[in-house]
Amino acid sequence: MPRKPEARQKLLAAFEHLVLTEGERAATLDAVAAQAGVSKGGLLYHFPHRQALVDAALARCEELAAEDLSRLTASPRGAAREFLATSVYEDSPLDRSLGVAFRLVQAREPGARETCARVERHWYHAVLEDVGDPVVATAVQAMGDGLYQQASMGLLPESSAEKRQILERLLESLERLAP
Amino acid sequence: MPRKPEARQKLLAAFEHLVLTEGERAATLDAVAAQAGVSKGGLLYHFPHRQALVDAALARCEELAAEDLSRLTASPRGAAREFLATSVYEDSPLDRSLGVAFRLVQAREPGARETCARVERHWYHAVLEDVGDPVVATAVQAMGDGLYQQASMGLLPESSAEKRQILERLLESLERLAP
DNA sequence: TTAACTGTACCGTCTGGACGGTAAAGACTG
DNA sequence: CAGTCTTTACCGTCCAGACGGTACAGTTAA
Repeated sequence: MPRKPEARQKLLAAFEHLVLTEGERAATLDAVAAQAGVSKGGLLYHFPHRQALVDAALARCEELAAEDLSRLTASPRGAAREFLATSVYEDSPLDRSLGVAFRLVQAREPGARETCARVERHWYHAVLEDVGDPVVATAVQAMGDGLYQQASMGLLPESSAEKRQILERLLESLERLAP
Repeated sequence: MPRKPEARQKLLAAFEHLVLTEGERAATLDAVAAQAGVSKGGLLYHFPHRQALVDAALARCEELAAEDLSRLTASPRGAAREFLATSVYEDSPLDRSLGVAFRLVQAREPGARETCARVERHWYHAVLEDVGDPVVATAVQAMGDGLYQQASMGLLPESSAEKRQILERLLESLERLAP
């Protein structure tokens, strides 16, 4: 029996890690291979070219987002509140994957924009179905995106106490908008 | 009298244009020089290395943001409403410069994060002074950032009618939050 | 045996940057 | 005011290194 291709997942994780912490430019083939503890030849065995890494990262993002969507719609406190509450960057697999996707959009990687657009649309519809009001849904989506924007720029405070305060303020806003 | 360095401004504009439309990776020295209609040597006369281009773009961003801040605080309808209303990407010099700064943050350019953090802080304080409530101020800032996030990912609709609708929804939310 | 690698040696292209040259506008000097 | 010097504002070329990608021979574990 062949060994399990565990290197493939390590490579993808290494790619995500490098994109998130060092920027897309730093995620070169050599860097990804080194980060994963895999030879360059091994990398190119699993991902015959760089685009394959990008595609895999985007596919994983859509996969995780789809899982998250069913979690949102099933939440007892409603999709809107659940969406906001989990929009604060917490380094979950989805957070990481989404952060990677956002950066790939900025790097003008083919397909990245479409992936993010689909994910956004699904979330918007889930929130809208929850609150019923397009005004509130638009506000919730903008706030969620704003949190990601701040997180992806490293503008959010480090301490979870301060992050919690920001989150509570946004949830309080939602409470006033959709009591 | 020395000739006016009009090439310098053309080069900075070319750099911004390339970062915004093609991504930071595409804004190479050759590309910037070609876009500005200047030789590579000419570029390196004004900006001795690539970092100088980045620094100049960030300095311009802080400059424009400072101008905008006084505009916000002087607005008759209040800083919060004025902030939201001008957060929809309209390709103003500030919008462009800020978009460039955001992308430079994602590209992990030194100093970019600090520039954006300063600008955000100033805006937050201006909005807070207007509305008086940290809950509302945090919500307004998140919504503004969300708009920029969406714009920088090309997720906002093309037509100004649809953009206006989004903006009106956010302004309506603000009306409900701070009547 | 075979899939899953490692390791090395390349290749063509692109990139940031170094460098030497040049044209013209002032400034200085006689 | 003519001749020379200096500074400014560029141009064009060259280069070392990095990058994506290829090729292929060897190694390891199920």
